[in-house]
Amino acid sequence: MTPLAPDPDVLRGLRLFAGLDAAALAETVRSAQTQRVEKGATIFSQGDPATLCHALIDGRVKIVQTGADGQQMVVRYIGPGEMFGTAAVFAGGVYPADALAVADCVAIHWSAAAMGVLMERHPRVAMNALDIVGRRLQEVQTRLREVSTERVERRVAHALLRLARQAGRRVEGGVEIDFPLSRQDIAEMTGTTLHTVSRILSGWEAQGIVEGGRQQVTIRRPHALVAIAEDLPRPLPPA
Amino acid sequence: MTPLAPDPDVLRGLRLFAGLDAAALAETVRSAQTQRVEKGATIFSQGDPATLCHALIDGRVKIVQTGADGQQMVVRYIGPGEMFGTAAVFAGGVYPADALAVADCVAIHWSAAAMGVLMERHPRVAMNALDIVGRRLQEVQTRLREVSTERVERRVAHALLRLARQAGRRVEGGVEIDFPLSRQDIAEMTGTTLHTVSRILSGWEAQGIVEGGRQQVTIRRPHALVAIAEDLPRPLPPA
DNA sequence: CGCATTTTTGATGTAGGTCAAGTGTGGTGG
DNA sequence: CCACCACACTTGACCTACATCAAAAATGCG
Repeated sequence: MTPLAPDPDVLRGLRLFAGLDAAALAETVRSAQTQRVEKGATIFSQGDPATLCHALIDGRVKIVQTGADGQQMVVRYIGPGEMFGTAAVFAGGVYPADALAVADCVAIHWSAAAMGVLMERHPRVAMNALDIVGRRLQEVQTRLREVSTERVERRVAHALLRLARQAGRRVEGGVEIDFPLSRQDIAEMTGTTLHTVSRILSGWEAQGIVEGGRQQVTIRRPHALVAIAEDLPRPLPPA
Repeated sequence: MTPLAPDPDVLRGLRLFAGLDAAALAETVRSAQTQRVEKGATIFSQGDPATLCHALIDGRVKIVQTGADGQQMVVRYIGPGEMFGTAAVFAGGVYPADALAVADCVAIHWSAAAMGVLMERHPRVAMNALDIVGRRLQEVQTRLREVSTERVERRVAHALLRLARQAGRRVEGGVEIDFPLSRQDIAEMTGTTLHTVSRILSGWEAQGIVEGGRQQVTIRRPHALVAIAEDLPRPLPPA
């Protein structure tokens, strides 16, 4: 976690600062700090006082919530350009989950106080934050409905499609999730076990829908996955 | 849905306007509209363009999300003093769920434009909204983990405790949920079926933990319910 | 090359969903 | 005021999707 001088240009891409003029952007740069985080490191831990708002510049961060009896759930993966830990700063003051770097990362952060000042001086920042958190709320509500009402296979399909959308890299003959993703991770995203995920992926692999590797998934036929996610009628696998 | 002149005092209790001075509060009052909504009426529907931010003054509103194939989930119940529909206005512009009055209600609302102006003029409003939405995000994430990792009985216990906290009325010998709540509703809050909820409540009733009625639940021994929710060791029911 | 970690796969168990009848109960209209 | 009806609730019997238990096999790293 080496602190560095922040790069002004980089803020331009953050939705949090959309609509700000150059002067205001310069102001945000001044109060920011950049850091490198190596793969495997923890950026913040569940229960810690939420003193920093983070944005990811490069890499990938896994947000994981742990229950009283140790069961874990992957809340979401953060990609470049996304904020994390910000809601906690302005709602409760305690991080409700761990943030782990699953690849080498470059991140930027603001102190709670500095971000508060920015928001008071530039309401657009607060409104952008509201937009971001609001969308995340809707996404989590949708996942909640899925976990409550859908079968495991559909949930895994939804999870992979979501990951492909936010972290998919086109490769020949498919879309590859561009960070290390184990069966256990997928299980923790969908409320099931790694065993069930493994069986499902094996089944899909036999149908040529996905291709799996160690901590690695490539979607070969996204359309077929959509059909599963939407529970559309689809051809039976060859007998 | 009769529009009325809003009552200035009533805004003082809303967390959204916490920390505003009298002049700013007067401004919020001017842009607000009050409405009566009778039990059973719909305040907004899933998919509608989100044009209004709502706050509930009196009554109870159920927020329900419907999936593609018709399965419903109760997202939350709104009580007096709470906002609803606000996140949708500033994140996506479409209501992601239905809002139904489950009792006769008095609600107040602002147009998206008016609320936008308020937030730009008074960053505190935007920051308060961020606080509210952030907390709701954390709550939904916690429910997501519960549904993903806990058994039905614990989830039902959690749901009842949550309801008791936000809508519980002390009565002799217990706490009563003060609005009509069917087994089906509880099932849709916890991702199970009304049958299973009925069996669980019957079991608890036999142990004197709760008392059920038609669309009605009273918690007789909240502590016992906490023990179930936390999965603490507890005495077996008499054989 | 050897070891730790991840993944696969089979066998078995069970929580809770589904199906199927009932049994209250409050509201309504005659 | 009563009879009826729709709707909420209960309860039993059965079934299955998925968890759990238990090994092995693959993979990549030091």
